[in-house]
Amino acid sequence: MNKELPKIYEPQEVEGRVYRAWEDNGCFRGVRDPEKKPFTIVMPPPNVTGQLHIGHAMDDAMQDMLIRYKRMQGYAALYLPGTDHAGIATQAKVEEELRKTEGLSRHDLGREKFLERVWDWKHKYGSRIVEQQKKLGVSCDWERSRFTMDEGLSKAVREVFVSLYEKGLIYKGSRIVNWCPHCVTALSDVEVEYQDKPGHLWHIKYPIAGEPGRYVIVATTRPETMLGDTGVAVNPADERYQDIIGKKCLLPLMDREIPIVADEYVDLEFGTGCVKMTPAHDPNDFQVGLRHNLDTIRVLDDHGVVNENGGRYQGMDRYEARKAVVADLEALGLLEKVEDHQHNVGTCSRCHNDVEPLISAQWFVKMEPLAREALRVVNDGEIKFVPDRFTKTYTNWMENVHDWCISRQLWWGHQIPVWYCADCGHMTVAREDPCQCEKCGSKNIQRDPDVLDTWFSSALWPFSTLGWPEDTEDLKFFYPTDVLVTGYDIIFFWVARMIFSGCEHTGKPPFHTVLIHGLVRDDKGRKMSKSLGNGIDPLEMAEKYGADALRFNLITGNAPGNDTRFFVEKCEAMRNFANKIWNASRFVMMNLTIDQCVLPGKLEQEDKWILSRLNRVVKEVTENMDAYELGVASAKVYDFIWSDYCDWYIELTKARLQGDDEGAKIQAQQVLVYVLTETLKLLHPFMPFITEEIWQALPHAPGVDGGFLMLQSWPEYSGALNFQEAENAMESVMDVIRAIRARRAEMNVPPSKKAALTIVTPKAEVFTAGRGFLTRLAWASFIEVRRDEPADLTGLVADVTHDAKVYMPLAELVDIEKEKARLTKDLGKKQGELKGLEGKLSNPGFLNKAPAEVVAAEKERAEKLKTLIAKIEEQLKNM
RNA sequence: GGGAGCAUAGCUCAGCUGGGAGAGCACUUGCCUUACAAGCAAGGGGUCACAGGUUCGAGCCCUGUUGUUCCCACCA
Repeated sequence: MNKELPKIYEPQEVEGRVYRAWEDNGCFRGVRDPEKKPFTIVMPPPNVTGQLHIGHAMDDAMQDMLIRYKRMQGYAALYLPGTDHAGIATQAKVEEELRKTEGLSRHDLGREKFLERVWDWKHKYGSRIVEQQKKLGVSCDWERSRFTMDEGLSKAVREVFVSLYEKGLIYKGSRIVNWCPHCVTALSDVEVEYQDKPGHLWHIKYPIAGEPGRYVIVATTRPETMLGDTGVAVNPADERYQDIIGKKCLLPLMDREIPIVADEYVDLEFGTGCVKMTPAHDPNDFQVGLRHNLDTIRVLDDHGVVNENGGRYQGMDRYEARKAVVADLEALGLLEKVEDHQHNVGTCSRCHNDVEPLISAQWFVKMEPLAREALRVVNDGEIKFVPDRFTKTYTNWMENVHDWCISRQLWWGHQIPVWYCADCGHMTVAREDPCQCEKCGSKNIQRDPDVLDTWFSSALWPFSTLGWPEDTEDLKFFYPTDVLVTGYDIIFFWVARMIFSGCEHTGKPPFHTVLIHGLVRDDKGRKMSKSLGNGIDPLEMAEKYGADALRFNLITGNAPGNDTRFFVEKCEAMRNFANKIWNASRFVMMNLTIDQCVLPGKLEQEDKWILSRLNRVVKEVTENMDAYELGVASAKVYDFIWSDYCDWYIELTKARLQGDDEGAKIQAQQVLVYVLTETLKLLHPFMPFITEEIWQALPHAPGVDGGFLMLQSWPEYSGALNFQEAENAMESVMDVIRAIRARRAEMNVPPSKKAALTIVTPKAEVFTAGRGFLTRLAWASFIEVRRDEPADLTGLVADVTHDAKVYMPLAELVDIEKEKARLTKDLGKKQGELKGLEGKLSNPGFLNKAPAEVVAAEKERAEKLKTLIAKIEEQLKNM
């Protein structure tokens, strides 16, 4: 063996090579193996033209950890990747480039030519993000990679649209929608972000018709919309306005008579109690308008500019018009007053311009029937959210969901499969492109120019990617999928819609668990954003510290669903951890003469100790993984490797490895390799590259030749490897070692100065067996183990542990006063502890009600403390 | 207006079903002890926001308070 490895781990040298080997050997392939249970994760598809950011990195890392864990557990694991066409985002990007490079708009090119450009863009950049994901080590089945606009998925989209239409769950209607004048398209409710902004409340006098000098005063935050007012409303119970209900008032600036109606909607307390009604530009006014038959007059066009209905304001944009309207009202003396007013303004989640509610003909999904089942599967526990608190987020939303506006006035996306007949006006909604009107046969038909909301196709992702609507083998085997991993910020956009879509179209919830994570923020807790320039490039981090370190950093030390801050220092710490494993492995390999990984028939105390600890870690890590506690699981592996294996076990084996007994040498090697191998398996989901690289260089178990660590079996807890007694014995020795080290450190004794030890203990055999460890780890020159106190204590300094009293001939170095102070302080602490314990143990309530094993453990602790205190007291007396 | 989260060491955070307060970083001291100075050993540092309650026992459960963050909601 004796494979010489570099002293410092170089991830750059290893990662690409290891990934290629996995890929070339088909390790990522999801195989339909009837002997195995399937485990499926579909990756949330990133924007096809996007770049991998740190949020993706965390999301992908978590999924990869789960899929690698399950794959090792023997599941037929499928991690299915893909990309999303991301309608608005991608179109905007291509439009921007077109404008920059050629000075053209999409309209200059025309729809067909423009779409060619977008496809070019997609082909050019679509693989970029995939290459970036590979750098993270994700074990996706790239051969199954899908795109939301590829043929199969387009077919699924078409099928869903038509079948929902046939069921009456998709309809077209003229309703108030959220409109972005900048993106020039309708938006769904979830694409609107509300922001508290300072604004004004303008109080405007509307003269009452036929009663000169009498006014109603209305208050508004958007005075320009008055151009489209078709009424004024008051509350029917409002005593102030009883006599004007049914009368008309004169709309200033437009010189139009509009009715005064009574409607419950109006709040008596707010403003003047009179509300102007603009049914074409306000959802509430629209509802009131329906009840009172008010006209709807749209005064803003699709770009937010006043249209032909706006009189002399035509051509002004909405903010210009606002100023002009206010100025004119003031000039006419109709502006009663202006107040500062904070209000919630809807903004476009993409471009952050103010959304303009306006009436428009759009397509909608009727949500109420779909929401019912989507709520049931969550309420019945068929789908669980982790952490559980997000269940409420989901159900609250689903219970109050409005119909989903799915049409977008864009070109990039799935075009709506509806054709309008120019002759009879009939809508043909079809799975295959029709060549004539299905009603009158006219060939004079025109396709709806709009496309579907991007999320309409994403909603089908868990089953469309597996071949639905065909009843494919993949679909039969891998669907429903298992875990969906995503951030809390897209529960409404995506998770909710996948759930009702899966239920409706496949009859099954699309997954059983939704694992929610938080946002990755910068080191000051701010959201990462382009404008702040505080984004962390995951690839830069992976390049510098290794993908393993990055992955470990992203999931360790934070709880599911919580936001986490990114510290480069932590990346460094995780890089150091990788290096630690590397060097531990280097040490093992340097000492290796065996060529198989088997446990020896005979085990020493320290072997049993490490095996027993490992066994426990296996159990705990498995439990944590099953509970999706990735951060806790990874921390336990970290602690085991660093503290137990490196700091103690490797040191404990050195006596044998560097001794003369060949049998003992081999025995130590066998346990070292075995524990390292098992540990690498535990670590593999978190740090796939370095673990694979090391495993490849280690001797394997009989029957395991070649192959890959990523395809090995996950370790299992074994009752046979539980050695409690050996653990206790080793802890006794380790306690003494720690005590000696501490005393020596306080006295600044360098390791080069060895000292003879006398250990007084009832557990003589334990310490006799542990002599070698004391020599090496506590710098002893000679060790005497005895059951009784030595006769002559001159020149000796003593310390006590639970199981032993240890003497060192270093008295001349001891600062007696300091030592006294230390012991006194320690004694006080221990006495306080004992006092608390004794109180507990004399409490009948505790003795009667606490579980027996807790009482027994506390009693034992008290006993131990008592003997320790006695020893310390004696110690102090002798000083 | 409704809902949720958070408050634990100087900093950033873990702490799973209530049973001896933890990690990383930072800090102090001493070590190049042939796996690792990206390291080793030792050490300092916490009324677990506050006030009540439940319990034999509370960082953890309940109630309230304060501070803070986020989500949802059509009050002009």
